Amino acid sequence: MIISTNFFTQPTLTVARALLGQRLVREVDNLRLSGLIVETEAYIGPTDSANHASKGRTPRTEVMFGPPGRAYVYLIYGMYHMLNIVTEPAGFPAAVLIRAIEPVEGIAAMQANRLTAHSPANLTNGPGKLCQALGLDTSLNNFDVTQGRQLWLEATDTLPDDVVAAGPRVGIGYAAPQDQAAPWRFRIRDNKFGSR
DNA sequence: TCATTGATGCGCT
DNA sequence: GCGCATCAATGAT
Repeated sequence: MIISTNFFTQPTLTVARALLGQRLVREVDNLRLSGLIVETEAYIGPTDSANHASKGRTPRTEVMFGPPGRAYVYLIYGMYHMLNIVTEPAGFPAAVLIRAIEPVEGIAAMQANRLTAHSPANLTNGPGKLCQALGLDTSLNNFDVTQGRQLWLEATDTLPDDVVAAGPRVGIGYAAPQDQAAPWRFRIRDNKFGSR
C-alpha cells in the first residue's frame, strides 16, 4: 500500500523511526527500482541548528515549510544529491533524510547508474549513493511522493524495537553541540546496507 | 587522509 | 549584481 500524506504529517521522529523497513520505489521508463529503508535521519524545525531551514525561509528551504509528503532534494558538494521527505503540517520546517536502502528490485539498473560501485553492497549504502542509483536529482525537488508515480513509498511490516538503533546524526559539525548530540539517526541494527 | 564540485546565501558594492 | 566561504558525501590514495 502507498504511504499517504497522513503518515508524513506525524512528528518527524515518529516518521523517521517508522520509515525503517518500508519500501522506497522509483519508477522510470516503466522500470521499477526499489529498496527497503535501513537508515534515516530527522531534521526538525527552526530550533534544530543542523536543519537547513533553521536559518529561515530561502528559495532552497521553502519546500521544507510546505506540505508533508513532498520530496526535498538538493545538491551537496557540487556532486551528490540528497533525498529527504518533508514531514509535519505546513509551516513547520522538518524532514527525514533517507540515508541508505537495501536494494530489492531493479538492481541491474542501479548498477548501470553507479559504475563506480564495485559490489552490490555499495549500490545504495549512503545518501548520495542511493540518489545516484535511483536516478534522483533536483528535478524531483518538491515532488509529491504520495501519488504512486515516479517516486513513492510502500508500507511493509513495522519493525520491532529491538532491531532499531538510534544515534547522533552524521556530517553536521557546523551545528550546535546539543543538536549534534541529539539521537535523531535511526538504523536497522546489523544491516550490512547501512552507511559507514 | 584528500581532492572533487557547483549551487547557495551571505556580505558587500 | 559580484565575490567568497561553506557544504545532511564519496571514491581513490
